[in-house]
Amino acid sequence: MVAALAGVSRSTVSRVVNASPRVAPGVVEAVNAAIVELNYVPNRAARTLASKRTLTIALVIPENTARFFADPYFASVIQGVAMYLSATDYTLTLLIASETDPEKTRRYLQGGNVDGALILSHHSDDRSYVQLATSLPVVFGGRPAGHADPNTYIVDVDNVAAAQTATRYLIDHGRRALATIAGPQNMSAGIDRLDGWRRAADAAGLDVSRVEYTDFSVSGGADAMRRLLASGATFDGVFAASSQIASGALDVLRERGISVPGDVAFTSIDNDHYAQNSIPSLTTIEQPTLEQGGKMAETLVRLIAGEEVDPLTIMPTKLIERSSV
Amino acid sequence: MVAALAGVSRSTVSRVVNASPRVAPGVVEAVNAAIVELNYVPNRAARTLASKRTLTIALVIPENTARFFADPYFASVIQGVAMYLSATDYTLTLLIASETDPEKTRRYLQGGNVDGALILSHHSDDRSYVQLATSLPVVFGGRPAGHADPNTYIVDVDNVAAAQTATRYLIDHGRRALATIAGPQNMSAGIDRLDGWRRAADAAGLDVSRVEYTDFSVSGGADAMRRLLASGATFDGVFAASSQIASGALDVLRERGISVPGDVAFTSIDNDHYAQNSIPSLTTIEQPTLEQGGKMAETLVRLIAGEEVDPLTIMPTKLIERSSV
DNA sequence: GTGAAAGCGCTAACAC
DNA sequence: GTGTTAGCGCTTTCAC
Repeated sequence: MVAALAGVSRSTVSRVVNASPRVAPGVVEAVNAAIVELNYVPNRAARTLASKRTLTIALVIPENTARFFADPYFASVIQGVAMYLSATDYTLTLLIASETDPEKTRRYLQGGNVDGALILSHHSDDRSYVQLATSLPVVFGGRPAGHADPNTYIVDVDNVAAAQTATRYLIDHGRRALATIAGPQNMSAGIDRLDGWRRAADAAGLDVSRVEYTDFSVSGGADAMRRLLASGATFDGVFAASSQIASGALDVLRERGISVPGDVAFTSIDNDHYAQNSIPSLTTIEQPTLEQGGKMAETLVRLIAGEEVDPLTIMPTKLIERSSV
Repeated sequence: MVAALAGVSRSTVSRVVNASPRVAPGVVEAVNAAIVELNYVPNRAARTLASKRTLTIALVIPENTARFFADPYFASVIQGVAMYLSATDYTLTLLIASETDPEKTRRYLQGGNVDGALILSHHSDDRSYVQLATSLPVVFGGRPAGHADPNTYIVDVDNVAAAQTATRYLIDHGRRALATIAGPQNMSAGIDRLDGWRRAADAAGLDVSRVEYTDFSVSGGADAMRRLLASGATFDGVFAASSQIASGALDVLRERGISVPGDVAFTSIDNDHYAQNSIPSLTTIEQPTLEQGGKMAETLVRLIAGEEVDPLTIMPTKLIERSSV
């Protein structure tokens, strides 16, 4: 094998492969040359068996698979994860929680099959995964609702601030009768964005009573807008908790002949294709989704490596101005 | 360990775990009892090392990750795959081709890290993966464009027939001036659906010149419809190669005040949320996406097991009648 | 800094 | 049918 060609022992080859610091530079070179020459690829299973490291990271996908995949946010985050990991030895394993009974997922995760897990669900009832963090390195994308346990690592954006910015933008452009279509109140993103809207409106001395709730979907946004109109409320500015919601709401407004931004201005969160392609295109808050995924992966890898890592990483957001205000 | 508790040798335990047929029934029971009692979970890496089976299946995701995830079709197929595999010992590994250079993906697949691969890309230029099939069990979701090599296993629907059915539905409902918005002509789904439209129209003695091409996306469908209208063509029935395309096209028609199905009737393929939520809702062809995923996984697993498998599995489709005709 | 030797936990001939 | 005996290909003390 490689050892013979490089004229060293198997141990030394192993050390080189694992980037051990105490190998003579010349030897490192010789071994690497031999590796290239022989097109040597270390056997994963053998490494895992001997070292107890699986070099595998699980990506846990929540129960509602359909909606999960429908949301461009997740797609992008996953892509970011995959991009980061592709530069490492780690492999991504998909764990679809819904399909395999919860117990099986849990046992798989605890059974030494993975070195760590990435959790992309946001539901407050997912306390189970928070608990998982005590026995396995875990990083959450988005703060699990409830509150942050000490042991919990999170990569998120400041949803309160993002919502405030988006709302203030409406106010700064002369809108005074504000409404919001809020997301689910069992996810931190839903809660925080509503909170941000309230704070911004409150700070400007505006009425904060026009609130409709829905899930993060286009059809949900449409339904919520119908309810809002049916309620008899009048408003000239709407902050939607996501661009999917806004997109559905805009459809309804167009149907009713209400002009945007003429009669009603809109801002939202998420700079996805809904924001870009809705009519009119949306002024919105961009989250660095790819980078969030990358950061999640990086955090987990460093956690696994035993490094000290910040329990909370807040990614920056950015206002994107388009035609809806 | 388990062997001791059950009063047998490690080999016998192994045989039971691997469901060997020649173990005495009583012994099987005793061993299983011990397994439950001890909460024993076999070590994956050790099994892999000793048996050369990785118990891992790769899901290869094509270059265009963003669009891939945006398409509910894929999401559903993946879910089907995951559901089937959850009942087996196999694990799903996500391989995002775009992020890791192609060579790396290929080497990973050939490097003995997986027992087989599922390929969900449809591009004709993906011949690379067709070649992969010579060295690894591979199952394609959707026929790779070009033609079927002998060595190639495919799970697909009959896109030609589906398009014919959808087109005939328009004809049967009195539409005579037919147009189509076709998908990319470098994917079999795009090619076959256009072909089906042509055949159905031809068979009815209708004009087949009104064709616009686009990708399988909402915005693409909108653009194509704009071009179709700009071309001055008049038509009273449109077959769209996907519901996403139809959805975009409908947006444009609504904008222009053209009524559906009054002025123009629509049919499409894919019974996803676009078909359900577009205005009006779409008469469309349903593909059994979950089942396709399951069938792909099943085919691959049986292939790996060395069983004889049909190289081509055609899944049934179903017409769903809604309000667009 | 490097080599020798001892497993990691399982499967797979091979005997019995 | 079941136990015995070797490894699978690496990592990792432990000496040197």
